[in-house]
Amino acid sequence: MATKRSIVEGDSGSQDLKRVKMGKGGDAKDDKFNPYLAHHYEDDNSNGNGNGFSSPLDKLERHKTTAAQASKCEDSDLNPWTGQPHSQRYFGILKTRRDLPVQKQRQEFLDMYHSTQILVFVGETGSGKTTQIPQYVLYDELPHLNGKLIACTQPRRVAAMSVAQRVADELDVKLGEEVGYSIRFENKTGPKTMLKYMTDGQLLRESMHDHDMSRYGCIILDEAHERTLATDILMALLKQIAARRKDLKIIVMSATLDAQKFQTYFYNAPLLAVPGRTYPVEIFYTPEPERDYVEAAVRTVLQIHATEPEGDILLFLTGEEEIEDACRRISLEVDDMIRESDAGPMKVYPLYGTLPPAQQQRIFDKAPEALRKGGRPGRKCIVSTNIAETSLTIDGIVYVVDPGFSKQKIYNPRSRVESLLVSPISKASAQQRAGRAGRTRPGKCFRLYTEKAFKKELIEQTYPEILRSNLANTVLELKKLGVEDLVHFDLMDPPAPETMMRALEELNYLACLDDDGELTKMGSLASEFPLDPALAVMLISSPEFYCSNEILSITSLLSVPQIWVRPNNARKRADEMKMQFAHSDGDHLTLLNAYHAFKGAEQNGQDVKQWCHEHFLSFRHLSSADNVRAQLKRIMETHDIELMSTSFQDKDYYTNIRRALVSGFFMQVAMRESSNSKVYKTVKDDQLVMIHPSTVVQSPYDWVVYNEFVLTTKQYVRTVTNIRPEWLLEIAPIYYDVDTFEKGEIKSALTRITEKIRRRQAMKGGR
DNA sequence: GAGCACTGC
Repeated sequence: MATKRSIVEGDSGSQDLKRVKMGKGGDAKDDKFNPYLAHHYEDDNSNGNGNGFSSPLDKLERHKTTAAQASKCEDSDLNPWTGQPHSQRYFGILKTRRDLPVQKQRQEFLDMYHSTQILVFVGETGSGKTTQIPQYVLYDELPHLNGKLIACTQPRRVAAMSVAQRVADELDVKLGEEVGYSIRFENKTGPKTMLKYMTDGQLLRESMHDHDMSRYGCIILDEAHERTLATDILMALLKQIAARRKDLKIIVMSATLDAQKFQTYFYNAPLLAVPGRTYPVEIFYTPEPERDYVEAAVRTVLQIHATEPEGDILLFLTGEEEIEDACRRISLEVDDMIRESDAGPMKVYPLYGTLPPAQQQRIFDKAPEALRKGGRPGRKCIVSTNIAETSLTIDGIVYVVDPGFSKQKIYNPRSRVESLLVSPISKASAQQRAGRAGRTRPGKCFRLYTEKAFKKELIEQTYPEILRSNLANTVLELKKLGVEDLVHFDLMDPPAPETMMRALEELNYLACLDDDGELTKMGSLASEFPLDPALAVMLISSPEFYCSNEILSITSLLSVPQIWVRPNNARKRADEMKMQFAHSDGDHLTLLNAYHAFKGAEQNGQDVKQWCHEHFLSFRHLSSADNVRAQLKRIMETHDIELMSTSFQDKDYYTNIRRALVSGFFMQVAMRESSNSKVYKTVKDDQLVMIHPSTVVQSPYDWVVYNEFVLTTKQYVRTVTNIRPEWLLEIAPIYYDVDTFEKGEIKSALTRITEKIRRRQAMKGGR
């Protein structure tokens, strides 16, 4: 009986059929073989297992499988999912899979999975959880029976892509068929896909149009301990959805540390822990606090090189400049050591996010050989930002040097400023860093702070992103996701009420939320764009200013890292090149000029890479702006937002663009304190700022709109464009209601302009 | 006259 039922159901997959089978509410438990529909089943071959072959899967019953049954399926000559013979390679991989720590607990996992809707799974690095758990689920969910996918989310794109490839290999299927991935700009899934790796942000986007996540039978949130904004929102959403959809299973996977917190949050969900596979790491602390951590770090690296046995070194610092400086100092000192005391050679590599990929790749080069036969062995030393803490794994690291700092995003809701600040890391980070020394053999970690500081001063966990961000975007997303009551939305760490209020206020000014906090048409449209609300509103409003094509380009350019390249040894030439694109009224217009030149070079059939190099522009970032532009353009077309330009000959070509900038960024405006002063004051927030020296604006007006606020040695506004204050009153009259301003220069200036406009209108009327 | 932690849609 079981066999017969499964074979036929295995042929399911057509939309028609699904509708009939699901019945009311789409509950999979209603799924029964219906003999009257048998003719449907036979014809349909679109689903993965619809090949009509006899598969060992046919003996399995959903949510009642055992580890032994699954193993038997995996051991069979034919691939149970495709009916094709297993490759030789498959059996090789299978053997290594069976050695993973998680394999021993497969039955325990299944027992727990069967007993609960939500499960917390704790697996340390090297446990195999990311690749194996989704496959265990696959053999129990049997997605070919109900047509529902298994999703596994990752915080990063590369992880989603590479793990999907690995699992496709493990299952002996082609990537994009039974196993696929979905990330921004790339959806590698197909009609046969049963297991889908994706970024957490991608699942969140999808759920905006499918509030019940009805395509999925099981959702696995991996790396939940990283607490990305998207993961935090997904967790809260899934808690709600779980109550509505009893057929949906949820697995939250995390590294050890915060497991209990997850368990409590999910109504004391059962917890399964699997040990990892790492080597012990010996921890050393400094006896006294270090005054200059860069200096101490360089010294420690050199000491390791002089006294410790073979093995590579990983040093954590906070940013590009610090890293490049440390690399230089270490290299110089090592040269001395080689000359003076016959030390081994050492290659020093910097590593940070904005480094071009080719240079990032160099960290995987082999350590240098000894200088002569029998000489002291060589090693490599990688000086990295936090990127090596989570995103990149380098094998062969035996020594970690951890000064205990990283740059972290901080948000101050009062001044509405997001900034980067060098701050002490958390205990969890320190542990993660130390762990990097024990991936291939026992290692050592040198912490450049005292043991007392570690125990008493470091916080347990880095604050989750949701507590460190401007939430305007998040609040808009939540509204779109159908979350009515934000105050009672059950987030694991609710943000400060003030941050929420600020976000609501900002969205209200942008006309995305009405005065009752309800999503407006503008808000609904804005949430369709993967952009910050101000950018989305600017883009949506741009047809009113007859320049949506140009604003689309500017928006894309503002959504990627800086396109200007400025190498240390060619700053002057780079600046001169930039001036070729300069538009005296603003950096936004300069960006546009550079982009147009880039597209022009492309159209002329020039070698664009070379062209970018000659013009000190980043080919990588311009290309990615192009990608973003294509995506945004598609969304605009879907929603009938007209694409148009003012004629370039028209004297208003640039004025229209500048006015359109105001439609989104009227809250990011600064007024010059007094004529000829270099100091500006931001509107309503009253922050004193200077225009960032990278600007091309030569004769700044009294009023500028700015793209970002940067806090370094001074407070700067970066990427600025000259505007006329009359535009503010005209385009954003509610925000620029003079009565709402505190007494001061800005209020007086706005009052004068209001009166001027009134007089002018009166004269017109009087004529 | 300065700098860019890292992700993600």
